[in-house]
Amino acid sequence: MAQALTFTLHKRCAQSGARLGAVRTAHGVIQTPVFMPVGTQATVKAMTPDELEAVGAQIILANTYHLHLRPGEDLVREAGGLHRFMAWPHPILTDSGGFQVFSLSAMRKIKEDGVTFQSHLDGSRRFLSPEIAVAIQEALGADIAMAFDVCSPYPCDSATARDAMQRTHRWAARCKATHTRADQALFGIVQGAFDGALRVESAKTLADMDFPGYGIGGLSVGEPKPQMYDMLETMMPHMPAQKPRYLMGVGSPDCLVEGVLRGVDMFDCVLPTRVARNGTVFTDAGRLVIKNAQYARDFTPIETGCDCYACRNFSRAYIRHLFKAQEITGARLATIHNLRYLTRLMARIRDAIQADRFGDFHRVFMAGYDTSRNF
RNA sequence: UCCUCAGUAGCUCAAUGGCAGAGCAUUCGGCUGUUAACCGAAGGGUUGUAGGUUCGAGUCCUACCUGGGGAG
Repeated sequence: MAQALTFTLHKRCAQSGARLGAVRTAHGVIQTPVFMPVGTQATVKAMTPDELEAVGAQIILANTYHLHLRPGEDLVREAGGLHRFMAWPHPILTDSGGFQVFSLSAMRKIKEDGVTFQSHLDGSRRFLSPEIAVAIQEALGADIAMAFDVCSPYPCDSATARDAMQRTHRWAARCKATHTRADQALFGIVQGAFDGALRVESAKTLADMDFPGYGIGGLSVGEPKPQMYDMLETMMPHMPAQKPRYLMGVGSPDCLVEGVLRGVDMFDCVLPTRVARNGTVFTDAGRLVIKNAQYARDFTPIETGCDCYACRNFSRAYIRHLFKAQEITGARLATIHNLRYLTRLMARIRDAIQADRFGDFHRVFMAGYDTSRNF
């Protein structure tokens, strides 16, 4: 049988060095750079699979920790696996639960063997280890599984950062040793907090372990953006060129453009769907808080020229009305727009790389995108 | 016409005679491997009107105004 995952690096942009490639998985090919919408609980909130296809999503995420607690991986396996259970026949990536160790830190205890959690649902004690996280992900059956890592906080002292990184490396080896599913790829995750030397060490260590792809973890955890970009620049030369690089948890338009410039191939983030449900939408000019009063009588679409279902049919005034009236369709239309905006942004990025003009694209986009405020 | 109950923020309502508040609504901000259709902040008052008692009145007294209910 062929490898679970192969990455083809089509080319690097002559102007910027940005990468254009393709990831082949058991459920289809993903054109990179790519943005992956997040569907933590086996659903991208407010979206049906046909709507995800319509916005151009190529691959979506689900979460090991959340699906383990509810409904449980045995049920998902009994349903025929995650793809069939959620009726998404395209590629899926499962996050390992490593980030939940970090984000649910108030109710966990980390030891070398694994992590004891208190379930956020019912308070019951749960244990996750590299072996268990891999077993759950094999039961779920996503195309790409992630190693169970230790995400360090920001800010973070050097001893804590080093401990988290080294434990992540040991756990990566355990994940790899226990992973058996032939139609599923297992990615390692680079850590090292905001210490360049640790980042380089982590990239090299994991490269030697020969994973089919690599997550870049521990970034976008509250640090200033320039610090994240600096870390990416520091570690990228030490990441294997022929493997996909996945910057975990990053999804604002400006960060995607900056990430691609620094050699990232894959991104995921809850941001577009979360802010959409809370009344904010993306445009090339920056973020727009659609629920604000200034759009009450604005009968133009969210973004003129956008081909999404929301922009083709509805006005800012109407969508604002839906938010004010707490109608669920408002959240749905905003989500459709934000996901379409990002998939289209990535398609524009791929076109620019193909044409060796991504440097120009980056410069023009960043000049037009207001990162300082909503408007 | 009489009896009775009630008038406090845009709305629904709190507040022993002692700093006039809450929820909702409004406005704004935040959200980055989802504990999130969430969280936070701000603006908003001649307490129906006019008098009186009191050191002090949303609160007690009098009259009037408005509304609900009842009697005739």
